[in-house]
Amino acid sequence: MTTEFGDPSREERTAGRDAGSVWLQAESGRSRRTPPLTRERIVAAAVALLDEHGIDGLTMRRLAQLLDVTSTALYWHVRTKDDVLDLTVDQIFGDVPLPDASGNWRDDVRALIRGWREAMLRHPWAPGLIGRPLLGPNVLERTEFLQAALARGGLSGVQLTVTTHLLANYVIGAALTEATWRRTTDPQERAEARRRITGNRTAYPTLNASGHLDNTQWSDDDVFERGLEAILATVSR
Amino acid sequence: MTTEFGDPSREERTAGRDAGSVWLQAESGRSRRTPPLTRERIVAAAVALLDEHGIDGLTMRRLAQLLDVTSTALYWHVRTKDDVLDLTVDQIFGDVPLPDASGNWRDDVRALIRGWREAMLRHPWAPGLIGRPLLGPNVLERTEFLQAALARGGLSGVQLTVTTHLLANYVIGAALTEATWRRTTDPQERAEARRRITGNRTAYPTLNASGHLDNTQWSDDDVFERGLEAILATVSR
DNA sequence: ACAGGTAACTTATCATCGTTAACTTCATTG
DNA sequence: CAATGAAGTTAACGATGATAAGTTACCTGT
Repeated sequence: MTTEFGDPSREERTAGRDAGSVWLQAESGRSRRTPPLTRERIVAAAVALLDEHGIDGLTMRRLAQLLDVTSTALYWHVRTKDDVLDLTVDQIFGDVPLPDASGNWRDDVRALIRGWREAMLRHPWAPGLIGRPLLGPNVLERTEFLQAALARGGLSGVQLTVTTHLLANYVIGAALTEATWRRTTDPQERAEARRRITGNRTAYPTLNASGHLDNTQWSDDDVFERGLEAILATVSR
Repeated sequence: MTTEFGDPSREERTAGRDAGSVWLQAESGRSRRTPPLTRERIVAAAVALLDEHGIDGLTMRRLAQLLDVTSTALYWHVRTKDDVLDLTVDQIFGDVPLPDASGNWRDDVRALIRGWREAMLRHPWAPGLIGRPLLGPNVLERTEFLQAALARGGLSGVQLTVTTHLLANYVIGAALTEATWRRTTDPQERAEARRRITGNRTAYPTLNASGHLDNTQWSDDDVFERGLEAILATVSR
């Protein structure tokens, strides 16, 4: 029986003798023969695994197997499994197209936020991983773009900060909620979920009247879009 | 070596022969002697464990140990570890005070949303668990309250749905973001995180100018509050 | 009062997981 | 052509979630 709770062996690891998050580890300068294994290939394979089998489907052994390699070989390119997860999240956000920032700033914001949401919904495991620091280059680049667009719209000071957070947190929350629901594929479970509300009309009168969890009335896309417009409408009125 | 990916033994389990989520399992009518173990006690202990050691600190064995019981005994009261997690999340939301719905509807919304956020920040592991269906009675009760307050404010139809989602997703996103940052206690790691932005002033000019990740300018509370007001301002203008 | 049933726990045990340590291989460089 | 070190492998550890089978002790019906 372990006498202590704390994990005492959490200090330094291989592959990047620097402490901290993944992002500052230099990609150990391999250049000799054709290298079958790369950090990029690992991340790509991880995304594929996550897409197909969800968050529980990603294990280091399966990842290695997919890459025709031993699981321990991965640890040469990556410090830990959490690092792999961090990398996959940033990878996903790399797919979010950056508008060219030439036209209407509102259109740019709209496009970015939409792309942001769509990227997460294309990979429904991604929103669940946001409970870890978002500091990858792709994420930062898009956050910069968002705030720059808002600044072009005339925002500054607190207003700029507030609106940035408002928009970012809204997408995150929306994607998280929708992805959760989308991952519930079992029809019996979905039906039961709805019944938790509809079976209790006296306790949840408003939810029943408004058709909560019932997306036959308005699509998720539509609801999200209107929320986005509502936020944009608060700017420089 | 396992020939297949899929986990074939995922069907039915003990403690509630009904499939689906935790919420419909009847709490097996124990009533004999003084029962040391209850679903409530398990959940309470789980919350304590999570509060003290974070998400990784909760294992079935530690939970059992804290309750002076074998880990397998827990499975009599609970189908799976995921069920424990679902229960803890709903437990947390039980702490969110429900206003008495007598006064100004805006004040009610404000109070609820604030309480919602504060509950999550009191238990920073909670936002990370929202990637699972939120259908516990406490959550539903509060969602009903929120939407009812908005309905009192004159909203109906799409607008009602949109605003409900807007508010809910905003709190969730905000709490998730803040909790993530709050859980990063290591000062070196925090400094490094900021340096990822400040060390690249040419790539992130706007983020640097606005002081992103720099909460010395305006408190998180302040920023959140202003965002909330912005949303409320969109209602019935 | 006592026999049996069954709710509530324990003991034993699995397969799997993330991760470390020590070894091997082999292309490149001096 | 020897040596260096990057890139991978084999072996193994401890911890984890979970199942199956055994045990205990209260309650009920007679």
